Amino acid sequence: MSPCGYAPKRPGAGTISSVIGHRIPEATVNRLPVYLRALAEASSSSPTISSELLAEKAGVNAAQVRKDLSHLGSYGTRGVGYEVGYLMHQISRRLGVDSELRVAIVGAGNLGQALATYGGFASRGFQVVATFDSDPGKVGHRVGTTSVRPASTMSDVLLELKVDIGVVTTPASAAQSTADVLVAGGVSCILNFAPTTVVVPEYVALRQVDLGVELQILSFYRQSEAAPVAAGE
Amino acid sequence: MSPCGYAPKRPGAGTISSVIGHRIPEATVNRLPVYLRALAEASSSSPTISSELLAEKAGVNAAQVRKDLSHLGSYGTRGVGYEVGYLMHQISRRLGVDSELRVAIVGAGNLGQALATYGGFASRGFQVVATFDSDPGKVGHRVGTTSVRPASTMSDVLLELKVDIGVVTTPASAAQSTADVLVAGGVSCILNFAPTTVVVPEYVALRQVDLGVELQILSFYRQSEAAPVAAGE
DNA sequence: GCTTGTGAAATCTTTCACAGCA
DNA sequence: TGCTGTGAAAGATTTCACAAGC
Repeated sequence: MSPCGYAPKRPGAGTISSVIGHRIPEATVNRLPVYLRALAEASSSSPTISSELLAEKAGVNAAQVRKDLSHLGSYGTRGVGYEVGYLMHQISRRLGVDSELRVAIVGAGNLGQALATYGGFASRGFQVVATFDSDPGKVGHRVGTTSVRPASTMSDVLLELKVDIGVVTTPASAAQSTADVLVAGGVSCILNFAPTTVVVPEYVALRQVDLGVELQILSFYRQSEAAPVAAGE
Repeated sequence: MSPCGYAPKRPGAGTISSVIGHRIPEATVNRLPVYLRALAEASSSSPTISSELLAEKAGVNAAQVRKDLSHLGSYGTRGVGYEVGYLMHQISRRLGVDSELRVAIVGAGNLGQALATYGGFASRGFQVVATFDSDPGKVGHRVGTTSVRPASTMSDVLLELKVDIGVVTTPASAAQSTADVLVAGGVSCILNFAPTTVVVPEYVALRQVDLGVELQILSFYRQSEAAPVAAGE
C-alpha cells in the first residue's frame, strides 16, 4: 500500500525486481510479512502450525499459504505442519530482516515524529538512526532516540550513517527533492507518506502510502453496500 | 497499496466486492485515486491530457490507463485525449468522494494526532468528525478540529455523528475490540494502522496499513541489488 | 496526423485436487 | 489418518496491436 498503498496492489504500486535463487512472486512477497506476524502471535500457543490455521490467522486461503511457503523451500512436515520458530527464521532471512536495517525519517512534523516513536519499526529489526527537518525551530529537538538534524546536512549524514531506508513525511512540495537527495545519499528503499507521488530510479524500491488515497479506495468499496450510482450523466 | 492495498493485491489486502453498473476490477479501483492526484497536478498545465502523459505521471503503462478509464465509460476524444476537469469529475463520482464522508479516529496518540491534523483527508472531501481515546488524560484535549472523547462513548457517538469510516491507531492489544465497536457503530470502512491485523465482517471494507510490514516488503525488494542469499542452510 | 477504445495474447495469481510422505 | 507440496485449471491483470474516430 500500501498503502500505503499500500497495494496492494497493491497496493500501492512500487518498483519491482528481485533475484534470490529462484524468483519469488511479488504477490507472495507482499504476504510474507503478514505470515510473519501471524506466526509471532501463534508461537505462544503451539510449536507447530498447519497451513489451514496459518491461513485463517493471515486472512487468506490455505492452498495459498502452502504455495507461498513452497517458494521458500520445503520447510513443512507432511501430516504435522510447519515448525513455527524455524519457519519464522526462514521468512525473516528471505525478507532480509536479519540484518538490522537503518532508517532515516525526513520531516519531523506530526507524522514524522509519530513514526519515529512508533514501536513497529524497532520491534522488527529496523533502527531509526536519523531524523531531518528544514525548520530551524525543530532542529536539535529530541525525537525518539535521535535528535533532529538540519535538512541541509542530509547528503553527508546519509552516507556517514549508512542509511538503507528513507521515510518521507515532508509536505507535498518538498517530497520529490527529498527523494532525490535520499537516492543520491545511497538509500535503496523509500517509503513515501507525502500526499504526492515521487519518482525514483528503477533500482530503488519505492512504496507510496497516501492516506487520502487509502480512504478513497475504501470509500469505493463501501459502495458495494450503497445504492448504485445512476447510470447516465 | 500502501496500500496498500493495500495494495496489491496488494498492497494491503482487504475485503472486496462491489457493484456499480458493470463491475470495475479491483486493480483498477486501486489506481483511480492515483490518476485523480496526477490529474490534479496536471490541471494547471493543460485542459486535456493524453493517456501517455497521464500514464507517466501515475507511473503505469499507457494501455493500462486507457483500459482502466474505459471501465468508467468513453470520456476521451480520439486524436485529442481526455478533458482533465471532466475526467476528474467522473473519477470522483465513481469513488464516491463527492459525498463528504465522515471519519472518526480512534487512538489519540502520536499517530492518531498526526492523522487528525494531516491535510490529506480534508483536501479530498473527508471530514474528521471525532477522535477517541481511553486515556482520561487525553480526553478533552483539542486535536485538529475535534476534541478527544472517551472511548467508552464510541458506540453512541458513532451512530449520532453518522460516521462512515473508522481509523484505528490504538495499540495492537486494543485493535480488534476497537474494530468490533466500530462495526457495531455502523461504519462501513476501517483503515487499520495498529501493528496487528483485525478481522471484520464481509460487508465492511478493510485496509490494513502496518508500517513495519511496509518496510519489510521494501527491504526484500532492496535485495534485488544485494548479493543473493546463500542457497543452503 | 494523433490518440482512444478494445479484442486477443501474454502473463501473473489464485484455487483446486490429489499424489506422496510422516 | 492428516497435512504438505505441486501440477494443472481457473481466473484476473497487464500488455500488445490495431481498427475506429477526431
